[in-house]
Amino acid sequence: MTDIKKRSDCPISSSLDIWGDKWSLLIVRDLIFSMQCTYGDFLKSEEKIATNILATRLQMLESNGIITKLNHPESKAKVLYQLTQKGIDLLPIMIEIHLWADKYSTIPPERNAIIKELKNNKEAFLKSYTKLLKKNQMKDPLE
Amino acid sequence: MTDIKKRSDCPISSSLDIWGDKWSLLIVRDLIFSMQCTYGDFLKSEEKIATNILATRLQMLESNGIITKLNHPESKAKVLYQLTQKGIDLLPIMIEIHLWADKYSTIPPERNAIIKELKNNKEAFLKSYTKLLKKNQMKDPLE
DNA sequence: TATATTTGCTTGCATTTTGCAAGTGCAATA
DNA sequence: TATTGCACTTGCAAAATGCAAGCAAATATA
Repeated sequence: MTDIKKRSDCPISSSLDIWGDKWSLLIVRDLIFSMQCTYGDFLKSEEKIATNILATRLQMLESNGIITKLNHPESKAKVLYQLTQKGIDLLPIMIEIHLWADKYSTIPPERNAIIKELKNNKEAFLKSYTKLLKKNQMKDPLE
Repeated sequence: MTDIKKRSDCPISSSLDIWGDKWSLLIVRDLIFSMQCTYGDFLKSEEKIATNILATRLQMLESNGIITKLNHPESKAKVLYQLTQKGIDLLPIMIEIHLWADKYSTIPPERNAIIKELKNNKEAFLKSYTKLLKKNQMKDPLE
């Protein structure tokens, strides 16, 4: 269903085949910032992803082991999405994109704090934030 | 012509609006590996980009200051493409993608050397390779 | 208990992007 | 002068994206 057609064995190419579309990394971004998101949370993001695209991207990311679904602790009607280890490991890429964007475009002021921290000690930030993400992973996967 | 519609002010989103399509980073990859490429060189890459897509992507990357065109020293019929500083600064992102891919998929053996070097001392590699890329930049931009 | 609302999707269709094949014009070579 | 090489462009089919509406299960409300 959500199978990938690999264009080549190049690691860059293979990676892009999984998450190199217009939307996947924005979903990952939301999960990195919020740790856990419901379907509705993703729809609320300012880029306004279409609901059908969101559904297919979530499937793709799940079938490629980047995110998992969890039962929402408060309601059976809700679903929680969160990053797997494989998804958490996209953080270094996200950080570098952030730094590149900081160098070449204007960053919204609410990101200044994180950018400053990143520039000061990237490795420390990476380590502590990775730890935080792992800590927030729940054990309760939806079967 | 090749203008970008920004989906939001988020730095991740803005960056993806420029090079977050299926092909742009593969063009950048070719330039990082080969320093300089002709139009035909890009077409020869194993992923087999369509010629019209290549043309529009090259325009997009050029109008966003990531690549420049140069006169080919040997022939007026040929055009050389190379990375600008802004393009060279995508190297850290490329490196992280490489490392992610190494962790989660099988890498072709001809990339083993570079991966090993990367894992040993990422910062050193980044520094020396950036230097190499800058050294290879030619001064002769096509007007 | 009946009804309305929320939530996570799916479906249908228009628009945009991508993919493929062929063609064009200038430069270099024979 | 004719032929080939190179950097594209053009036309059309296929796929991905975008938009609006719909739908079933779960929850909240009357």
